[in-house]
Amino acid sequence: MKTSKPSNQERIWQVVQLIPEGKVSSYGFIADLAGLPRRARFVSTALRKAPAHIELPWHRVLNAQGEISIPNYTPLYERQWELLEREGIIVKKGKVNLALFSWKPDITELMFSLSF
DNA sequence: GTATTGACGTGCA
DNA sequence: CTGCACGCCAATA
Repeated sequence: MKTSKPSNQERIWQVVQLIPEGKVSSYGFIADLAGLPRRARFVSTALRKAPAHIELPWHRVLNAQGEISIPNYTPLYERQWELLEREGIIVKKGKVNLALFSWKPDITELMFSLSF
């Protein structure tokens, strides 16, 4: 089994991988779950730096207002929009209704899924 | 070594 | 609603 302790960004990747299809979360919430309170910015950095070979539903991470946080009029912005709608998440003006689509994980189940 | 950047969040005017 | 300041801090210049 894996013994080395995950780096901060590896923990972030782990948490993001738990967001189910059709649901979204926020940078700040992911930071909290990864044990990095008040470090929402680091979550965005970690997602940008994520290696292409790991499977990572980065598009399910939005800002606290439910908006796509990537600068508008960029290809990546359009891509995130498309990936969200492809799995049934409704995006209006770059924004998602969090009341409908936000991921509310069971904390106890998370303990079994995370290696830290 | 210092300075700036950034896919953020919160509070406040 | 829109800005703006500040906290945050690894990565980058």
